[in-house]
Amino acid sequence: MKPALTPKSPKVSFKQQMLQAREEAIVQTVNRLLAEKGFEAMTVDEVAAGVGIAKASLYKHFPSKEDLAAAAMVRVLHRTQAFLLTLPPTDTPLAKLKAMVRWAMEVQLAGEMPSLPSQNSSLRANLMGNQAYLEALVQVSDQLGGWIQAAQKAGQINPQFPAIAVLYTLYARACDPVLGFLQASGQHSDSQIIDWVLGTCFEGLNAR
Amino acid sequence: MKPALTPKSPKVSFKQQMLQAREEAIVQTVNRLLAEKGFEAMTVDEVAAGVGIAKASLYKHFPSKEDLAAAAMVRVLHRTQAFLLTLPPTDTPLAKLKAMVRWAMEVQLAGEMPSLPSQNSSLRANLMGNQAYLEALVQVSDQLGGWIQAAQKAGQINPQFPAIAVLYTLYARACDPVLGFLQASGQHSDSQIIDWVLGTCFEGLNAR
DNA sequence: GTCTATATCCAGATAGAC
DNA sequence: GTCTATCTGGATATAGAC
Repeated sequence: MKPALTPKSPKVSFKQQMLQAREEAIVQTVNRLLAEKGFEAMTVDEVAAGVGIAKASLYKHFPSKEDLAAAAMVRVLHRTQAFLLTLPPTDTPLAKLKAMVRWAMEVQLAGEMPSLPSQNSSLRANLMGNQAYLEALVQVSDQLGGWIQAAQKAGQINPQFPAIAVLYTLYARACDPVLGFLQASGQHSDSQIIDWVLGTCFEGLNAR
Repeated sequence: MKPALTPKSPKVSFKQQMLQAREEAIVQTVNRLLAEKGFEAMTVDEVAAGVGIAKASLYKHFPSKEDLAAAAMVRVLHRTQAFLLTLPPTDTPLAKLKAMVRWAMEVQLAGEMPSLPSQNSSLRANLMGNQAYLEALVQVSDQLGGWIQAAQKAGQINPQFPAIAVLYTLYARACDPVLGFLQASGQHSDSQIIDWVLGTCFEGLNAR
């Protein structure tokens, strides 16, 4: 009981750093498990084991399994935003969109892309009430939506498609199961697979 | 105890018909639930309630939840085979492939297309050991694979893509979540949605 | 905040009468 | 084969000591 002898601010800051690092470790594990097996198949026990802490400790950081998953979804959206900021402003809108999809595919093949929550899951209901998630999603969507419209005006992307359809398509290709199936066949390199799926996405299956 | 007075064969046949009809009703319910919520979120209680029988009765017909789902997957593959047989032999390979994808998208928007089992699910392991499923899958894949190669030779489908990548892409588009998202936005007709997604699949996002 | 141990619930599967 | 009632395992979540 001698708080005066131990300066508070640095110690608190250190504790906070530890806390943040611990939470980052948790969210990273959740992210990997979501990518591997999806929300329903992931168990909180696995998360605890992966992080190396007790399950009860997890619940001190996140109040529910859904919140764990939401944190991972927010993280990947923030990673996406960070990546978008690295794109040279001199790139065309189409080039930026392609770069984003390519990056997302690399993330997926690295086993770090949580799959899209299906429309009727308990996770989705929770996400729709999560402010941090919605905010990040809107920010990324606005950024991409602007590029899509610009690309359509510039005659780079087919203007007959509504922008929202293009946006959904890009999101869906970022989680495309085709990548995993081709990777599982074990006969092709990751970069080869990405080139093909990126090709089918922007060029289509038809011959030129 | 007077079997001689009640001719057996017609009665057995009638019972068998009832049995088959009951099982068809079960599989149909399973199919709808798989389309709505996926394998993990679907419960056997829901299936029983949907069919209107007791859960224990379900297990007299199918030994496990995985087998229920497998029966639904086999059913959709058989429906696919039946549809492929209706395609005019005079159609080009590309036309047949497009017709198949369009049909699958219609099935999905009607809420009757079970989603692809994710790669690490318990369902997938079970399916890989299910002869009826594998046989139907191989038959459909062979049929489509032949058309894909023919279309590539005819210069209709881009020959730089391996046929297996094209096949996976067609399967994935048949279950594409983009359809559901666009339908959920409620602003477009089903046929409009199908035209767009079919367009992105074969023509790509790029402007011509 | 971290742990062990436990509560609680729910879903898959089964027992046993009819 | 169909039912009611039950078993069982496993998963989310919590209690309570430290």
